[in-house]
Amino acid sequence: MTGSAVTEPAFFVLAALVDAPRHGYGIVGEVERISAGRVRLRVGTLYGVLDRLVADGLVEPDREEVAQGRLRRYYRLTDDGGRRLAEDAQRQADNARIAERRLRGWRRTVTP
Amino acid sequence: MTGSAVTEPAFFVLAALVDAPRHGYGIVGEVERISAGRVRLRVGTLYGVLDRLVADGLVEPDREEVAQGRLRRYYRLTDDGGRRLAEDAQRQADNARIAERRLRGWRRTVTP
DNA sequence: GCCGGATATCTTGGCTGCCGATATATTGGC
DNA sequence: GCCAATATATCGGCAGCCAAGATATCCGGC
Repeated sequence: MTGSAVTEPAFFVLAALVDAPRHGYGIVGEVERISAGRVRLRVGTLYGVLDRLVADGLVEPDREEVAQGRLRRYYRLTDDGGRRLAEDAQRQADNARIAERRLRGWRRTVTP
Repeated sequence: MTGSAVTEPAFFVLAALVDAPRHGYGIVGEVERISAGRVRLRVGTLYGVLDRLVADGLVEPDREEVAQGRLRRYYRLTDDGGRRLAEDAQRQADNARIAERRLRGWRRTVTP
């Protein structure tokens, strides 16, 4: 548990970059795909998240290319980024397990 | 999936109130206990979180009592609060599962 | 008798971070 | 010609976390 927790948008950016480098707009689509439409990254969020992840060494610039006359700036996951994602997945799994166990047999308690 | 996601401190406040009403300071201790020391609620965080949860109807004031000359203000989980906690546990479990599946067989991809 | 630590409440100010809005530019369909 | 989709980026408002400090009581040690 070396680093602090990553926010949910950042978590999904890391997850989107696991299998291949992607450019900003491609990340947005991949996040929506892997979350089954539940998480929609906003563009106003994306670039701030990317800058922070690069500054933290969790993601790094990959390459730039021009496709259909549009610039694409690709990013790739670093080793640290992969480790951080794994740590954070573990953290969230732990949180879920804690809440689920407590909720088992839950009934409302009201002081009379 | 009716409501929006709850933050991690708020998530643990809800989890701490599942089995019994608790007062602020007691919540801090219970959160640290159930998270095995991983999550330490700061007092500066706690009261803002409680106010928001009450405003959202996820938690409500229970009773006040004086123990050893110190005022204790108790809070209890509402039905909505219990449901929200369950939803959020599910959300985090989903997130963890998504990341874990993608990380299985992970290898670093670097564009040459 | 006094002092410090634990218990208990709450406020304030700063910083981080999300997101709606906006700007700019190109391609392709109608 | 116009609008939607693709693609980048910035800005300002607002939410929320947390360190710090204020206030007060009880208890144990000296």
